[in-house]
Amino acid sequence: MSGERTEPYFHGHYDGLFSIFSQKPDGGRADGVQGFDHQTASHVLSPSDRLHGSPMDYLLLARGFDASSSQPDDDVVVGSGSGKNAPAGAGDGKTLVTPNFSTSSSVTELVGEEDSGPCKTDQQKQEEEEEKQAEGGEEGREEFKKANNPRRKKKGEKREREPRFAFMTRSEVDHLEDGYRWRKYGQKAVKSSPYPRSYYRCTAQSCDVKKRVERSHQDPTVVITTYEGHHTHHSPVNVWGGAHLSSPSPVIPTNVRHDLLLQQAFPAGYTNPNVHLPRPPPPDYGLLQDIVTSFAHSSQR
DNA sequence: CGACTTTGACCTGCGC
DNA sequence: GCGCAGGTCAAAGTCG
Repeated sequence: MSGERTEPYFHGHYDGLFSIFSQKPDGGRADGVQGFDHQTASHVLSPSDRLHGSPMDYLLLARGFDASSSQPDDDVVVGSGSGKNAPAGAGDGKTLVTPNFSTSSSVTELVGEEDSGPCKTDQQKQEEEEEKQAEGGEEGREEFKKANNPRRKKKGEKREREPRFAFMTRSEVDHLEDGYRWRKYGQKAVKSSPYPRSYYRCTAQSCDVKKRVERSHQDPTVVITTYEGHHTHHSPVNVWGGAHLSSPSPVIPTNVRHDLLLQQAFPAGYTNPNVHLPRPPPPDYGLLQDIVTSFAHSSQR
């Protein structure tokens, strides 16, 4: 990306994700999120970030990209200026403020740019391994297992990275209800953070979406959620009760009233040709709050 | 009994 | 090469 843009923008369909998070007690240094994806993530937290009145200061999201989109991995940078190269901690006016919400759209797409699927040579290698395995015994099977494990690449191969979205929520619960069912498959202590990081996978068959959940150790009320991959199915649970289920979902639940949240994420009068909002509804904080609370409610099982 | 969580071990990538 | 940290596996445990 050109990297020069300093205002929030979208590229393509608004295949981004918004995070709306509130003030950090210490005044909000963006680099306070330890353990968050150091490789690529960036956050913007403004000292003025503040959210009042809501039981759970949620930030959320938006529509991701259509799973069938021909350009699923368009660069998306929201709010944090120059994306993964943006200096963390830049409370430099990119923060978006609304009357009721202070939103800092630090949604970050964390993309391994060069990964776009296995190359043919890899496939050939895999086939070879398969043949080997067919001939070999137990050992061969073990080898085969390793070689074919999509999560464990052979040496020298770059690990493939799905597009990733990270966002922060202010929540008491770690695992936010987002309409999908997740199975926890791991938990790790994070260096420099007293809070562990949890790893979840979508339980749907043939859906390999993962998410990581961790708390900011600087502000324990902030939960950092990182999604990786695209859902290949509809959300089994309609958290928001809306009629928004449409296409196979991106990472972010499609049933979220992203349009409203999007609205929240931009200051009044903000326009950007790259942003395609369905139809800008008038700010309706009451409605938003309804959404937020219902979301919060459903998160606390 | 199936679905899910917990947790120690293992693997991989990366910096020194 | 080594050590560290992140990420994943898989067996065992828990729960409804």
